[in-house]
Amino acid sequence: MTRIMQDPLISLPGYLLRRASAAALVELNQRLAMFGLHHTDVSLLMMIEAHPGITQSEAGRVLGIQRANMVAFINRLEKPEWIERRKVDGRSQGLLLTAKGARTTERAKRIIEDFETQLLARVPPSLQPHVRPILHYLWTGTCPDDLLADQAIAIGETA
Amino acid sequence: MTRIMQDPLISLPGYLLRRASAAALVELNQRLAMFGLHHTDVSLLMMIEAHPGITQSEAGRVLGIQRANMVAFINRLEKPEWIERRKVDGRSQGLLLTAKGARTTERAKRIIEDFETQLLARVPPSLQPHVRPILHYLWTGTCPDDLLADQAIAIGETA
DNA sequence: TATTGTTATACTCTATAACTATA
DNA sequence: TATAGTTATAGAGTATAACAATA
Repeated sequence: MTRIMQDPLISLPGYLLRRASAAALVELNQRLAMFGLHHTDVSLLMMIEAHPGITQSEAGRVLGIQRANMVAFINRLEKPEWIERRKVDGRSQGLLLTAKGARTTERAKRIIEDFETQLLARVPPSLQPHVRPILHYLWTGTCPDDLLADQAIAIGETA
Repeated sequence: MTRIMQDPLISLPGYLLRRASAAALVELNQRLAMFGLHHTDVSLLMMIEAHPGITQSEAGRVLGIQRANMVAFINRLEKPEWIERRKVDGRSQGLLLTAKGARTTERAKRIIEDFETQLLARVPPSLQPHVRPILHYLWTGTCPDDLLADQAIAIGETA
């Protein structure tokens, strides 16, 4: 006989944010595991794909990962030959996807896309346009124009 | 001269969820640090306060923490004498707040309350009623009645 | 047989300090 | 003087497997 306990934290936005994030990460990592990838690997691969030649420090700044902690990530992606380093100047080195890395990235992006679609589908349709804006506001206190619900609707209407 | 890179992941709800959660946790933990507390400690203290006599396993199930990992948390809260264990039967032990623990919990709850208020205030007022429902939907795919925006508005109107 | 508490273990993520080589 | 990459280290959080005692 298992007692069912009410969660006294259920009304706290920060708690909901943490539980939702943790649950999403577990599920995403399960899907990525078959490719030997973690969600952080994919974020780095996608960053390099979008900005070929980006340096470790630059990528770390955008992704919120400290310089010192980038080393392990980079090494993890270099070992299976998904990325390569190319000297930019004496101290910086640009990051590039290899052909193999580009293929892995495309596969990973399909997983991500499926996952994100299903994640958004957990929310009732009437609330879906507000998901991205609300999450960005919670993150930074602001929301870029192209994430605003009005914009999303406008884009949908003109398409 | 620092190049400003665009974040190619910015439109992914799962990524926004993770960044928002991480940012919120950093800030909350900074505020709690002066009491020697982590956010996880507070969630456990609040759980025990709401359910005196709850067992480790029960608390872990509600909070999403595995049995094995509860041991370290419980020990961390028992050392400063914030909680005590009381045998329930041969194998289970109920958790209770000490008087000192109850005072710490009240202080922590005020920190949490301030934090949650300011977190919600990052979102424009028109979107605020949707924050809790959306986060709960993202977490579980459902939303309890008392978190629904209509309810929140109704409660606000009748108050 | 299933559950509780526990130990051991390992991996990810994060944070800080310090070093070197270079700009 | 500031920045890029690196090493070392530590602490949280999380995951699995196994064990003894008890239900």
